[in-house]
Amino acid sequence: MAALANDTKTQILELGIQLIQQHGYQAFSYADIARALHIKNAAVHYHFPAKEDLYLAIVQYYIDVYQHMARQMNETQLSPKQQLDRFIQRYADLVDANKICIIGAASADYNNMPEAVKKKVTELVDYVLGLVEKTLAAGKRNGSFAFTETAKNQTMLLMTNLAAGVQLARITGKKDFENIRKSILKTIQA
Amino acid sequence: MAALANDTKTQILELGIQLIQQHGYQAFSYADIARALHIKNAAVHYHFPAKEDLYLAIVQYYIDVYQHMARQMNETQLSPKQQLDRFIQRYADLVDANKICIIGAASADYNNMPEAVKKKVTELVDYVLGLVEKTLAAGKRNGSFAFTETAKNQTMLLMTNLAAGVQLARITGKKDFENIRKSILKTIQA
DNA sequence: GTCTATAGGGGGATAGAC
DNA sequence: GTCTATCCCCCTATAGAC
Repeated sequence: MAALANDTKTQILELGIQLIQQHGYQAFSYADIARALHIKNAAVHYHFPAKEDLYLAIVQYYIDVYQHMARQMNETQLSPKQQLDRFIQRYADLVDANKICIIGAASADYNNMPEAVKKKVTELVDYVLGLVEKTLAAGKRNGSFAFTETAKNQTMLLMTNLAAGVQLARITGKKDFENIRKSILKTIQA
Repeated sequence: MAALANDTKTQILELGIQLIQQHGYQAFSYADIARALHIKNAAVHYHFPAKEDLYLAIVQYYIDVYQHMARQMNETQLSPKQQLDRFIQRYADLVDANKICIIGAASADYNNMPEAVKKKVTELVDYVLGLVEKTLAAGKRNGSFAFTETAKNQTMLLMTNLAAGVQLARITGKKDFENIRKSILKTIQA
């Protein structure tokens, strides 16, 4: 799980995530990873024999991250509003790091993926959408959110605002993401 | 402009667009284009010496397309509602063709672009956002649209719904885009 | 688990004939 | 404007020593 171990395998994984979100899967090579970690090409292949193995591990890593987040949110008894704020903050952080979200990056590359990775990506997307949907539904029940769409549709509206908002901000500037962020909150404000 | 000439250069351009939207800029090669058009690698380089020249031409092509569309909409006196419907239909067509929009594709690859292409992409985005903003503002004035955000913010909400909606649909299926489409229309319905 | 070394392929790009 | 031929580089991936 997220940044617990400091072994080479984990470092490769986390660097791979970063490179995918900043440059895309096709645009980075094992040599880039080797250089950054001061190891050799062959060492990277030892941990992830093929690049697809790395991609698969990255998507799985994200599923783990979100499962961990879901557990943590339950344990700490965050309100739906707090949960959503925390979720949205993750996207603001992407903008600051000049990254796009993993789902957007995966979508751009989706047609080049082997079936196993496609399947794992779908698993990730379903999981994340499910999480947000539950949060929105809970917020509507307790009166902190208001919307007329189904929770599922409202989730897709919100998620697409966030995902493409991050992409837009990369081109037109951070300010646009902040405006989108504020507008999103208004669309579900009770 | 769009699909008027049938010369090789135009064919390369249009095939390049298709490949970028389906597979991404990094994932296709001049060999792919040469094979499809039954010409040789070198002939592609004759028309577009470097791959960046092709990318630049593709983004310019899209600017031309939207300028042409804007002119046509003015001449044919389409209502704001009709203009928006036509615009949204373009995104539905992308989903059917298993493509993502050029802006989303460009964003994913943005950090790998030379400055000249980045600048041209920004030009495209500004132009398209401006177009939609005018349409939304006109629709609000004539009472066919209703929204409380500024026209610019509402434009960003709508555009991000469309752009990431297309990306999401690639992963989770066409039905999700159709649901997003319906929900979008409700958000601006007068 | 990491190294050196290298195989094998594909990519972008150019020279020069036609 | 298209061709053949080719260069050079970088990529993914593997074999085998340490």
